[in-house]
Amino acid sequence: MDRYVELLKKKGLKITPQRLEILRYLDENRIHPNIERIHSDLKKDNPSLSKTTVYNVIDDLTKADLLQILTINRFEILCDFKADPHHHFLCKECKKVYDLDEDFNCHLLEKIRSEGYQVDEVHGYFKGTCRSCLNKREGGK
Amino acid sequence: MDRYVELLKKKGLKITPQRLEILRYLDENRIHPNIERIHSDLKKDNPSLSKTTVYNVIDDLTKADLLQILTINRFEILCDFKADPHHHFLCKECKKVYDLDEDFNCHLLEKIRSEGYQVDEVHGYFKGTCRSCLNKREGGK
DNA sequence: TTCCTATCTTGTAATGGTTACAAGATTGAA
DNA sequence: TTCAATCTTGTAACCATTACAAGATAGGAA
Repeated sequence: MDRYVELLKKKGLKITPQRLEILRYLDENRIHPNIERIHSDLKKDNPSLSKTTVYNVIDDLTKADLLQILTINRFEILCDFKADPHHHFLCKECKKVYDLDEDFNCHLLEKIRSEGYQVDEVHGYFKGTCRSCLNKREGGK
Repeated sequence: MDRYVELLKKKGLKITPQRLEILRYLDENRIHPNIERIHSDLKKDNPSLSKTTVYNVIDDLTKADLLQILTINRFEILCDFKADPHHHFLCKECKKVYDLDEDFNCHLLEKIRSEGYQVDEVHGYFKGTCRSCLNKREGGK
């Protein structure tokens, strides 16, 4: 059975072409697209796709824990396929968001758990300048 | 000289009563208030304070690095006086945002620096349920 | 102190991303 | 195959944030 059909079934969501397309798109394109980008990219193959549907599907899939919405900046909704735990780096020059595949295994997390907080999610957002933009600066000298 | 006057001067910003009030309010009330809350609280002593001014001042002070805007959720602008590096815990039940005063000193940060990223900001957002809400659940049994 | 310009504050109006809603289409269980 | 629940779509409404212009203020210069 299709991987995405299976994911939706496991969560008790109805299988619709729109949900499958969006899920597949986000799995295959780990570029943290915003709503506009998802809509315009998928409209190419499905011209009747409505932006409201993109909002609805993103909402459903996020509630089902198949996606997460990044809040690394406050200007747009960035969508991220929910794979293994990972963190993010935002380059303030090119605005690209990079995945940091390694988890951080830090003392602070243990500490707050030991203090009695129940921690369900950990989001690490690192911001600065990426290698590619730093190189361009060097080159531009 | 007043501590807040000094902070503004150091950043080359003009000293205005509105800026001083907002800065003082955020320093003395580390509750991560949103714009509405700041406006309504400060309006009590200064009824002519405009919401536009709150937006403008928050913007100026953030650019001057005296404040930071939290992006722990995407529903509102939460303002935070910029003190020592610290991270945040959002309780998904009571919606309160707690400061985690300890910094995390993690391997991942060293790793991405060693890979050539220039890291200027590190934001750790932990989400779950706080002790107080967990206690209420127990009590409610 | 006084003057003057740059900047700040304020209220109103415009913007635009997101959500609400209703009608028609689709899904999937019976 | 049927049918109710639910999903998709387009339009309209919403409302937080931003743009703008007029009047007020801050603070350096004379």
